[in-house]
Amino acid sequence: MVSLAQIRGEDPSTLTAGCPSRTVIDHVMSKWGVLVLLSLAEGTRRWGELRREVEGISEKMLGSTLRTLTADGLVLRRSFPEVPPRVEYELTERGRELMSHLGPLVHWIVDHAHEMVGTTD
Amino acid sequence: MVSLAQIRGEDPSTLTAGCPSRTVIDHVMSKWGVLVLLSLAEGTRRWGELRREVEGISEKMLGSTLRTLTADGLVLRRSFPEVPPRVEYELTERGRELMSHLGPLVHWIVDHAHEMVGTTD
DNA sequence: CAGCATCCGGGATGATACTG
DNA sequence: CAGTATCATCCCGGATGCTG
Repeated sequence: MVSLAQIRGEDPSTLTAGCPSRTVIDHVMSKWGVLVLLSLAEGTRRWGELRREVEGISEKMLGSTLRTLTADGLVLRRSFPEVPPRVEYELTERGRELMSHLGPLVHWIVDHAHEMVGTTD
Repeated sequence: MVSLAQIRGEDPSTLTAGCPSRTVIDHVMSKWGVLVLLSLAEGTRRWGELRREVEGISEKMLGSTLRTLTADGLVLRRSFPEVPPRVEYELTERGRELMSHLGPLVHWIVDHAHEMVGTTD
């Protein structure tokens, strides 16, 4: 079991207010971040594909999410000088490493979601 | 690598809009949910201890978060009929199972957060 | 096709005060 | 100590329209 104290280790300021890790956690575990990363874990995706696969996301949030994850070095954006324009997104090496942890977590949640009745609030 | 298609498996509606798993994901991976769960992974905690350990959380959000996680069956609330009142929170068996996945993820993020420059947005 | 700019409403969140 | 109630605020995120 990995606990807060273990994660903090020698640096007690880890995960306190203003700590950078909190920011990254917010990016990665955000409402749309998880789903976009999950979709990209499957392979390279174009803008339109993501838009369709991540059901319910708006263009604004897709753009915002992709920019954040790209800036974090988890996603690579590759644009081709063609007409019509084509842009592809894929996970970076670091992104794939992240997904090796995030994937199983989401998988577990999906498997057990139906037993969790607390959908209020 | 666990991808969206793999998670969806035989049920294509998994993780689409309105799917219960999205709700649970939002609870578990919420800004404060992660930190509260992480603190409880260390052991039983009282209200005041959580308030101090999860730095920056307001009483309102602590209460709301604990109620949600309790309703999801991840946290157990135990109150003692004493004066002054004492209430203890701890992970349920399901909660500990969840943390076996969530813990390593957060651990990895903390270890790599300093390399992720994109703190904008 | 791939995206950005702008507006704006509502739920999420914080601050404060109060109760058992 | 362990909360709840109320109010003010903020910013997330949806809708729309436009550009390269």
